[in-house]
Amino acid sequence: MSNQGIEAFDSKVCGVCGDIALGYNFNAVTCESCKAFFRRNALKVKTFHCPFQEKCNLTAVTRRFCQKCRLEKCFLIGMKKELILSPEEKEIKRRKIMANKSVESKPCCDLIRNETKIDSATAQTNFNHFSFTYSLPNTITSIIYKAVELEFEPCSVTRTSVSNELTSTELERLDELINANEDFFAPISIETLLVGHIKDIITLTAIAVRRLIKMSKLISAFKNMCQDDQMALLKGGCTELMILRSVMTYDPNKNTWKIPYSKKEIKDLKIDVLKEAKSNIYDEHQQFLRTFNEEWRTNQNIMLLLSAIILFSPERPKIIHRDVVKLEQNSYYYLLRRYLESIYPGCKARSTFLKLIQKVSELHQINENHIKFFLDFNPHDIEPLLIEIFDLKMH
Amino acid sequence: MSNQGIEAFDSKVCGVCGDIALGYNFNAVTCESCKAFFRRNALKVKTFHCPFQEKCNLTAVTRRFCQKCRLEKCFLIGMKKELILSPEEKEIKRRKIMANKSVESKPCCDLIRNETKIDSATAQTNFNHFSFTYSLPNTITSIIYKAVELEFEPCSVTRTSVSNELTSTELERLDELINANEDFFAPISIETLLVGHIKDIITLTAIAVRRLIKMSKLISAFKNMCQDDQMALLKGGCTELMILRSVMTYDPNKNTWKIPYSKKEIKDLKIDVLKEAKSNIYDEHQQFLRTFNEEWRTNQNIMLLLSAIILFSPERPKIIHRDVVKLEQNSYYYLLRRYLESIYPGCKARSTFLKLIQKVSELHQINENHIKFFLDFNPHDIEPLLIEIFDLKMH
DNA sequence: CGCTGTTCACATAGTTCA
DNA sequence: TGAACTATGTGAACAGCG
Ligand SMILES: [Zn+2]
Ligand SMILES: [Zn+2]
Ligand SMILES: [Zn+2]
Ligand SMILES: [Zn+2]
Repeated sequence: MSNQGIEAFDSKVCGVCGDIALGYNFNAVTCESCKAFFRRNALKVKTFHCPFQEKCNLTAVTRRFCQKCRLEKCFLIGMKKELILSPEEKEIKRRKIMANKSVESKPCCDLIRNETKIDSATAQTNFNHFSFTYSLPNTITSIIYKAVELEFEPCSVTRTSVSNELTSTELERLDELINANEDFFAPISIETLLVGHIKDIITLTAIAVRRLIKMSKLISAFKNMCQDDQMALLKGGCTELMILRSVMTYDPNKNTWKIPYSKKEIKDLKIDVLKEAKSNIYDEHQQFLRTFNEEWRTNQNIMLLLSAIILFSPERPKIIHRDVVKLEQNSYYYLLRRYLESIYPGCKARSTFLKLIQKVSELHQINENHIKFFLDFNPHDIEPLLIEIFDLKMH
Repeated sequence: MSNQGIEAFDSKVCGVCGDIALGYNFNAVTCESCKAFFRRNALKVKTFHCPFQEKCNLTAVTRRFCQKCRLEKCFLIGMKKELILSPEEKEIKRRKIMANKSVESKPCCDLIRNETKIDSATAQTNFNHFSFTYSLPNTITSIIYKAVELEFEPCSVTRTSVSNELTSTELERLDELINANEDFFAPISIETLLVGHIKDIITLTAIAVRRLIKMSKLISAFKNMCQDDQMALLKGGCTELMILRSVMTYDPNKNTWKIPYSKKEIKDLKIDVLKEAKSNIYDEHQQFLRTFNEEWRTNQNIMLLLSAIILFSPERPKIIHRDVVKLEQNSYYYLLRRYLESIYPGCKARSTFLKLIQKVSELHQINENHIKFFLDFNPHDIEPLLIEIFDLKMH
């Protein structure tokens, strides 16, 4: 690809695949190939299938391997198929061009040109009388234009005050998350004792999972789902949600997690405990933590929206109403985008949104390995709840 | 052919002053100067006065003598001030350009580029497992994005969804539709005679269109729109509305439409008559009919709400107050969602909502790609009817 | 032969300056 | 005011790949 331009342009990167972008295409910054791809496929009725798990990471190299995920990402970053010209519009455009062409080929007839000269001559006669008629709106057209203007005025006034503030509907939705989250970070001391060992992870996970379920049930979109789907979402999303949570309490200086041990005391849990695991999850996890921008980590709203996005992942196994889950997830993606626009200037909002999407994608990747983490333990050491959630009963 | 040449030449002449034109500007073929003139003056509130009799002959020479007549003519030949970028839009555009400029000068931060490189490496590992997960249909995916927008876009009614029961205001709105619809399915025998031929479609369409217009005028939201928009909505929507209507009377067993011929007698019209049409409109239409779930087809409330949604389509050509139309449409979308929630459990309501939106979209596609093209059903055909109903005097 | 990605043509916005 | 200009974002078309 034309990737050699190492002097990467922050705002000139394709939102889909990361290749070099020239500008906006169908309402999002994309490379030329993704533009063509979108034009060719966005309107197709045929459904693509992902050869993997519907979470392909898209790059200039990998983009062509999975049409499903590519198209999905196109929509996710805001490409709009309405901006693709319909056959009808194309036809109109084609005719216009043809008309132009045929004109240029014929250096012909100044018939009309002559006419205009005549017009200008007759017009001169108009100048003979110089009366000042008051311009009453007597033609139908002027009545219409006036009516239009009158009706448009108040409309456009309210329109111009388009700020990026969240609307009440949007705020409501965000507040719901904040409320649901309220006692997620309550002290845990009563419930348990940490020993600075990898088993702490299991202990903490158990607590967190319990709180997570409680929290989910406070989200109306979740509560309205059928029982089967609720269970499937929790099972499928648990690990990822835990990892995301761990980002929130991560202390990059000490390389520890801050655990609210009691009301006063905050205890540090070294993330080194992950090294004890047999599978190699330490590096991956730490990489994820370290690359998680401080600015995002510490913004509760962002983290909550990400949590919701991850909770409502339609690609989890055994989901029945995938369309509904995806709808909810997209609502939260939309909210995230809107929230970012409300706190950052347009340009930064957009790039942050793209980076956060990227983070969600990375999280999906990590999940694969982490899920095996618990398999290394003796089932007797693990609470029944975790066994149920993580489907560990196979041993 | 030579005719075209002249027409083509015509198209290179400014519609306002007859000067040489380069192409379309603000929706009409004009010269550069009229383009600039329009941009500068079309949005001004101040009214110009004609120094003559408001019938100035505009030429390349005289055009600058009378702003009043020049602007008038601009509108007359179809120039649209909506196409002038608002200050806000200009600002956005300016920013985009600035961003581009600054990017080219600064060979900065290859942060994202680096990340994507890592990604492409990890993505490779994905190829190890090759499972085939179930994918959502392509069509639904893009519908979901639309649904999200619908959820957060403003609408003309207040959204207070405490319970799933419809509020009294919502019920009122629905009742209005039911009342307006009342005599849509009245017998038609007095008016005409069916011959079992494709001409029947045309006959029936004429009757239906007339009723449709009557019905529309009973909807207060419609009545309150300006007359231009009323006409534009009907012109643009009647085909789709007719097709939707045909769904209501479709009999899937006999593959016929039930036509209320007289009070007692219901006559079947085989939909095979469509085969006589030029193109694959038969297949398209039948496909649409067959995939229209029985449960929705037979629910009058759903069908009426869909009708309203289709009627208030802001993307019709020549709409002036698109915002207003959109607002009304959103309200009906919202009402549909609320209605579904009142009759179905959460998951099913949401899912049905999506599928209905999809139907609306399909209908639009059928109209765009097939009817307009192949059947040559020119919306102008209903012009006489519209004029009759609106009692417009055209001169 | 269908999908991909590059390169090009074109229409039509705004901008600038005499 | 208007001629000359730039910028943006559409589609078309072609060449290469599998
Ligand atoms: Zn791309
Ligand atoms: Zn994929
Ligand atoms: Zn002109
Ligand atoms: Zn005049």
